[in-house]
Amino acid sequence: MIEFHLDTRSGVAPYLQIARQVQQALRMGTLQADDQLPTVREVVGKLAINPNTVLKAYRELEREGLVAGRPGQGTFVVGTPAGPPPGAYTRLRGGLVRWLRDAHAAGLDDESIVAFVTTTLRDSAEESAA
Amino acid sequence: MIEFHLDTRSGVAPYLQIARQVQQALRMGTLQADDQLPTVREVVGKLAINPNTVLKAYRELEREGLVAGRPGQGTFVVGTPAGPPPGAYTRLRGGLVRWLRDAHAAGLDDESIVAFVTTTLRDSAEESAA
DNA sequence: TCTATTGTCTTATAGAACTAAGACAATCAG
DNA sequence: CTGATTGTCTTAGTTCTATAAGACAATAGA
Repeated sequence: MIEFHLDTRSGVAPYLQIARQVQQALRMGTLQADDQLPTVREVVGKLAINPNTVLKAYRELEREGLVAGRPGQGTFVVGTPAGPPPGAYTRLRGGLVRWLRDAHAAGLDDESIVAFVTTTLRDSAEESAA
Repeated sequence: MIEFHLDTRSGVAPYLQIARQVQQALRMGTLQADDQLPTVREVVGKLAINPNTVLKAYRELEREGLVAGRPGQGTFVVGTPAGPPPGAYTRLRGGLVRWLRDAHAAGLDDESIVAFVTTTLRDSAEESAA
């Protein structure tokens, strides 16, 4: 069962964070067809947010055709988004973990790391465009 | 002169994106004391947003003691946030670029990459906590 | 001094997001 | 059938964010 995490400092709407964590779990293969998502009330209990916020996330995912709610049962995974090969992540993870350890050792906190990745991503995109 | 980029799909408020890009440039050493930020009107011209949005970002940075506005001149860097060694980033960049190339080759798009880094960051934090 | 540039401020409007509190219908276990 | 669980829906209100349009004071340069 997937567990959700909210980063209140990120500035991203909670319902978006939940939806994206599901999308990413689908891409990574952590979630597969027929897997069940936590019930709305379970999420509410763990994250201390409003049921409507969870509902909005699940409806968004339903709108994308990724999950389907079954009244009386819960919300289940329907399909997986078109994406990269399922096993790709396990191989990449090792290299990333090693680099993250390096970055931490250099004194970067998590926020700096994500920002650094984002800007480097943009920079290299501009490079290859030039 | 720093250039700002907005990601409308990120769900993060534009004023927060601008403020964070300045903070990160300060951490990386891209911006230093007495450097000038783009004028409010320059940013408005490039990003097609409201002056008040830029103003809000600059006020936030001013509140943090990072920059100061000088009427008639512009907004300038005052101090740098307590952070990691300035040269740390240049060394880390190489390894990151290599890993990003790998990730792209595996079929991951930018959004997946950032999500992957975020979750790996959280996972490894939980690991070391356990 | 005069003018253009710049930061700063005000007021009003609109939209998105989250919360609050409650209700209903479908499903499953007993 | 009955009760508990679950997804779904409604209405209302608050806060945050962004926009719009305009005005003022300080500064630098001609």
